[in-house]
Amino acid sequence: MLSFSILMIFLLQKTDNNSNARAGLITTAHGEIQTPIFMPVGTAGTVKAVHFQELKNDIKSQIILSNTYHLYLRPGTDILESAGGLHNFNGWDKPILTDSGGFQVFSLAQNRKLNEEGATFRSHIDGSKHLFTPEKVIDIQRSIGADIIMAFDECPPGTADYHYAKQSLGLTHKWLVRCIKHFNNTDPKYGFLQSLFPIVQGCIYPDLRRQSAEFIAAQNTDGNAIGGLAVGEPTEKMYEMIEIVNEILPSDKPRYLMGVGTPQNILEAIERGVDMFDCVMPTRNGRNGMIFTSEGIINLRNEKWKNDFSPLDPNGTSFVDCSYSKAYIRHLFHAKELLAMQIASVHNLAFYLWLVGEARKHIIDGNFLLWKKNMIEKLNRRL
RNA sequence: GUGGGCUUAGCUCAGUUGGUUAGAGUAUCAGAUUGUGGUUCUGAGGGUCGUGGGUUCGAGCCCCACCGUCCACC
Repeated sequence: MLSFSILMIFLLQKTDNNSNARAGLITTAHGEIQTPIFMPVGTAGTVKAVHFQELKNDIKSQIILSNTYHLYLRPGTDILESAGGLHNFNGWDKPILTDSGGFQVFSLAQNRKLNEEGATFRSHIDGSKHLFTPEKVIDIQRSIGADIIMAFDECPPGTADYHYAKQSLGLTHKWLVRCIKHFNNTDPKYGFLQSLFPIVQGCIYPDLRRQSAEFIAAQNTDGNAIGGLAVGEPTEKMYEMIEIVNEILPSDKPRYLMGVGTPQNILEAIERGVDMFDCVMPTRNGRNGMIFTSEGIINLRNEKWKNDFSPLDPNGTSFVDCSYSKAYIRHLFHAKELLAMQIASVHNLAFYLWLVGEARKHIIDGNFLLWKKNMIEKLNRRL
């Protein structure tokens, strides 16, 4: 029998009196996470264009996300197991969360087919055929060895009609039962406990969301996730669904809103009681020249910065913010220099982590709403 | 010097037997991007078709001369 180090707990430190915002603490085998938190996306075991040293010391990332689908296809679970898990493989010694691949099967893979057993699909890399079942996805995530692993779900598009959404939700719930059973019947591979988060679905239909949240809450897992949002539905619908779901999900466990979002989305979701976030936006948009700042959005490719030698972001917390001028980084983007993507990614991630850190402070101080209102106004600006 | 080819958007090039307002890629200028293919998508601006003549109802296209350029030969 293996002995495990630390069981994950969620300690609620403070709730804002005027909203549902909370500040909490998640404990994992690889360290603590102060919430609300943003988790940089490191799909293939790396946060694109960013060194772990920058991620830790400058960005102050407390946890990163990685991906079952991508790591399974490449390098494969045999190599990850030989390495002793993803932490040993890539050298990141803080918490890791892996997404189950449910979303990627729908967003990336070709020729996907769903049935009750699971999802067959073709790799976007080499066209090879694969089958993901709930059991298989748990096995892969045991081999990867993330601290938090996700249930296998179907993520329907935001335009899905009620009939499809209902059927899909039934499948996701059946898959969840199998995920939990297999999770309970298997052991971690590297000597520390993993936690499994189930995922609420139900598209934009309140009764389906309620039904799903109740089903998920009853599983009594270490934490819970909200999926299937920011996939094409109106933003107001997303907020409405978050409110409905969070009334039902247990308040003493972390709530993770998957794949969201813009800085504004994150603040609105924090107000509604969400604790954890991940999104490709700071890194992907950064690689394309868009940076988020406390004064508004900047598109660094724009001609207006050609002769602007002021610092990237004088209010920014990252070392890149005062080390480089807008004009220089604009030049780097137009020259397609790799450093441009590195700088923009570091800046954006540092900004996102700063944002959730400030949110936490203001929740604890009891003035979150006032701060949020002020912040949103600035975030909506385009410089 | 002789012979031949080429000349169309900033760049690389399409352009049918001569027929509405000459296109593409790329670059430029903007916009999008929400559980990541460093991806992709959308829109905009940009051309006296080397110059000057000619033929024709009509020329980027046919004819002549010249400019520039490339190749071969002397």
